[in-house]
Amino acid sequence: MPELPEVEIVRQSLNKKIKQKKVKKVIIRNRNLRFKIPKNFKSLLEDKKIINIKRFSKYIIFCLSNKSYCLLHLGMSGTIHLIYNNKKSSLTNTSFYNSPLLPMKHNHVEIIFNNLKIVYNDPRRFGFIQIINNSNSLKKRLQHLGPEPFDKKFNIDYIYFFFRNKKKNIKNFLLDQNFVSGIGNIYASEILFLSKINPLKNASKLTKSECKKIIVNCKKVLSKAIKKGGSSIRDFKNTSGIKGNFQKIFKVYNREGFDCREYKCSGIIQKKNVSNRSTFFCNCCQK
DNA sequence: AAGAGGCCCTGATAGC
DNA sequence: TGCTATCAGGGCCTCT
Repeated sequence: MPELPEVEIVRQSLNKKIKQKKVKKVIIRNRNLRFKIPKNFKSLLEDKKIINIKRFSKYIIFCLSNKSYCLLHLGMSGTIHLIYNNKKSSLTNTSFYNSPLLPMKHNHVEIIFNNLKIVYNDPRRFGFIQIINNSNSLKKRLQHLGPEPFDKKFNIDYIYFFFRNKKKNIKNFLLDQNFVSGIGNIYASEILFLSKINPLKNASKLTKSECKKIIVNCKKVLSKAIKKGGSSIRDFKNTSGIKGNFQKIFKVYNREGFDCREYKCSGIIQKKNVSNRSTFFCNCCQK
């Protein structure tokens, strides 16, 4: 599901709702996420205050009052649900399941505060949640990730150096989190469309002006997607259960067989498997 | 060392 | 209706 924009939407609403709140109780219904949730997870999180909620790439980072961190990744199908306690009953009993917005299945982890709780739901269980002891460990944990597209480190010199002597196509590079972090399969196609670059083009063969277009359009696509509340293809929703709107203005993703939306282009959007991920592009204006 | 491929898992959809 | 096959927005691991 979620790429950088979707994760950012989640972060923003969490920041509004649970910042400075103290974790009252943690309930784990299923430990078997991508990484098994350890036995001591509960005690490491309970009674800690959430000082801040940050994000790097597709990771949400809860900064805790004891200088530790709770790292959350939504994988392909993870969602966070904010559930308010309207009744006088405790949030820890089963009445909250009456909330029409909360799925019945796959609610693996609940983090409970005074008058609301967050529920982590993830059918495919590719996501994870883990406690990181200190800032050094957090740095290590995320050190394999390249700069975000918004980072000034993500510039023409960096790209040139990175592509030098490499054989991968540009689409694969945009998905390579070590090169640039936060872009996923949807936005990679959209970025290449705006840049008028064929996804299969060898990255080391890109011209300087093409590289510049990529830098500009990475920022453009991601920030526009954030403004639109993210993209909802199948199951992305924000913490209130509301869908995003960026999917309505996709230029290529999920548009196989449709006309190219570029002004005066007569091309048809193609779908092609590139490294086992579907890739969409215009056969006419993306050379 | 870089890059390709498999795998983790459930659910929606298409085709028979 | 009910089976099977295929495909999904991610990332880690292994093999060459």
